[in-house]
Amino acid sequence: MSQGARQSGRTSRRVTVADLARAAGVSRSTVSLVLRDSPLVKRETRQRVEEAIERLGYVYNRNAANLRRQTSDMVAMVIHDLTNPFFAELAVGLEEALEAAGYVTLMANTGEDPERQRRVMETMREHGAAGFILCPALGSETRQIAAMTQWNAPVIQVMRWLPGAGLGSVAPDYALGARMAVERLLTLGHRRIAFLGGSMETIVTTERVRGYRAALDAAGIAADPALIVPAPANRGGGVQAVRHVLALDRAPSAALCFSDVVAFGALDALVAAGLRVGRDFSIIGFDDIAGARYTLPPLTTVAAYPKELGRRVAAALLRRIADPSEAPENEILAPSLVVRGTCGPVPTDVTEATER
Amino acid sequence: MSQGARQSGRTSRRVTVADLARAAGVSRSTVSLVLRDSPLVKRETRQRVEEAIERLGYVYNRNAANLRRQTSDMVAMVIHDLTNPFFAELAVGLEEALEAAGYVTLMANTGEDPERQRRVMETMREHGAAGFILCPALGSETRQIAAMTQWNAPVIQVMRWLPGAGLGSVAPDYALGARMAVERLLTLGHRRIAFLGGSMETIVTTERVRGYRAALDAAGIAADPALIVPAPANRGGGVQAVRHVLALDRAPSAALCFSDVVAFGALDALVAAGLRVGRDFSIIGFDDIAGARYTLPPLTTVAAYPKELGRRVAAALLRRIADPSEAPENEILAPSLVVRGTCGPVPTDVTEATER
DNA sequence: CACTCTCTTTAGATCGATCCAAACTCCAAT
DNA sequence: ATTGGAGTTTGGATCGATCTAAAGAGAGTG
Repeated sequence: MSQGARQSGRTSRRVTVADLARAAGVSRSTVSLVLRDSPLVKRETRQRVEEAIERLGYVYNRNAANLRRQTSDMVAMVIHDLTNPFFAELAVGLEEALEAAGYVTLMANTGEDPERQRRVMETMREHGAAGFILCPALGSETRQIAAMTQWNAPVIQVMRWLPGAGLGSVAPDYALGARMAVERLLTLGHRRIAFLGGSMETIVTTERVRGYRAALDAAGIAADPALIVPAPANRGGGVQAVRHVLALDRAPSAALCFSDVVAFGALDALVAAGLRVGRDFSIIGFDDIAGARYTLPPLTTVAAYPKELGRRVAAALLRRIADPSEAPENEILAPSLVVRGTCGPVPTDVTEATER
Repeated sequence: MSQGARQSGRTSRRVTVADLARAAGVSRSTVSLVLRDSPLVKRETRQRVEEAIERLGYVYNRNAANLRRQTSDMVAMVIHDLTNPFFAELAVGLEEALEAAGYVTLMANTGEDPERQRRVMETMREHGAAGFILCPALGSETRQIAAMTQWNAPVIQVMRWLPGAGLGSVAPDYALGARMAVERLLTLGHRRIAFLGGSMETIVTTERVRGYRAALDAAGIAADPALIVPAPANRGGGVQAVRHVLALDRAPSAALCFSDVVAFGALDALVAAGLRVGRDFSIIGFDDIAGARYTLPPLTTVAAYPKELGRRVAAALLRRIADPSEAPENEILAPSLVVRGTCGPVPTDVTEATER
């Protein structure tokens, strides 16, 4: 019966609804109604409570509220590389939209490590995330990702997706973008067009190559496998890929690069080889990141609008959270070609014999 | 038509410790002990419980646990611009270190909006964040930020800080970095050296200018106010600032730029003006972001090691969380000068009359 | 046999909010 | 005086875990 050492008040115990109730001379229920802006409470009662909130320095406890209400206002965002400027912009658009909708974002960068990805997603699940946005790490196992359909929260993949995981996704139309780019080069008279960079292991690359092939097919040109040059998706990869194709017997006169960053490297290598970009050799990038307009000459590229993409994923996820019965969708965004200065007509002295 | 996300099982009520207890034939307390790996439980009891966890597909509820234990395993990270590659790397280092320590990261991008910053920090506080890492938006009010010392969670500022907020901070030694850069230029014989870009409203700029001045002072050179040229901290700002100084009566022969991004713009403008960077004009950047090694010529710059910085902030915050009585510290990291190709000796035809 | 001691398990209160059903206060209508 | 109803307020149970103090089970001891 005799209580032990009772914490004497100095230890700054948290102020709770009970304290507010006492201070305002009402019940805990009434305080709770005030906190949630219920129209039920009389104006003067509300004022008394609000005055108490102010005076005692009350801080609302969202976790306690979420526990009781069986809801959650947290969304998980798991991305494989935030230092990639494209994903950084995507993340910003995403977070902005989520914040506007009243959600707070749990963030993790996996650095392409599937094990770390598994671990952080599990943790976020234990935190009760209402939904997940995932840009899967390379090497993610479909089986393990597909298991997430059994989680009681929606998961949407962005940019990359695992075919057959049944999770839903939002991504730019990579194939269309690549096709538009190649068609542009064809219009300028190019016939030997390379595809530089990326890894055939990722869906992003295979889709872009698919569009590249489709454009050539439509023009009645047989794609030359020697002109499809996988390379790391970074600046060094671009350098490497350009050196490779310039050394070929029948070098191309133009190239679509896997990404803007690869294109940057490609420009470096072309300049180093003494070629004038846009005259001797044409280049198109992919993404339209912020730096693309500053190259010399400014980079022609396929814009994928990362920020808008982020907003779209957020919207799609919020829809699924609001109505869990809604089936997962694969949303595809139309890209557009941004023409700047890295493309020009085929140089006459390098013109290839065309097919007809 | 799609059969929709069929609720796995029936009304899929959450599986709780009570369910596990029932299934394993033990009490809730015992289950709880198992969940926390207590050495008190007998091996076979633990196995029965673990089997039940597996069988029922139990998911631990961290919020409920944190509520009862009066603890938190979430850390808030509030950054003004994640699309800045420097901050993206910082964020990645930060999140990595926090994850390794068992924390999950709440992330928000404020886009330099103090009101949004106030709002998200308040929300994260309501979520019970154990600590805050803040890179304050321009225009943050010192009074409002200083109020956070009263929050019961530590707040550490990173990169930028509000003097007098009493919160503690981690940042590179901007003044030292600037001083090292200017000393390098002095060694090469430059006497008229400009400082390009940045805003005098931010501590980051004023600190860098302070270092710039200190180096000139030490060399017995009076800083010429006309050579300190504030400009937006982006590529356009660099272009603008270079145009400005080239038009001066007595143009400088070298410049320290506020950041690498500003330096990129400066290079653009110098090339456009027909000057050979590293011969006719020397440039030093600040940050050493990934793109710095790829300019033509590669950019000499002051490295600030964002990822390491992120790890340091995380460590400092974790210390303060572990021991809240520890006083806020201002941690300063030594930068280093990365010499690449944008600096050379003063061109003889532009040499200024020196002071003695 | 009563006891102590270690090992293991447990009932019930608790964290901070919300939900529910019931109750209270006025005042107008019967 | 009674009833009805709108407008307000409230006590107690509840969300899912953990903590506390205490109890049960065995083994060993004098």
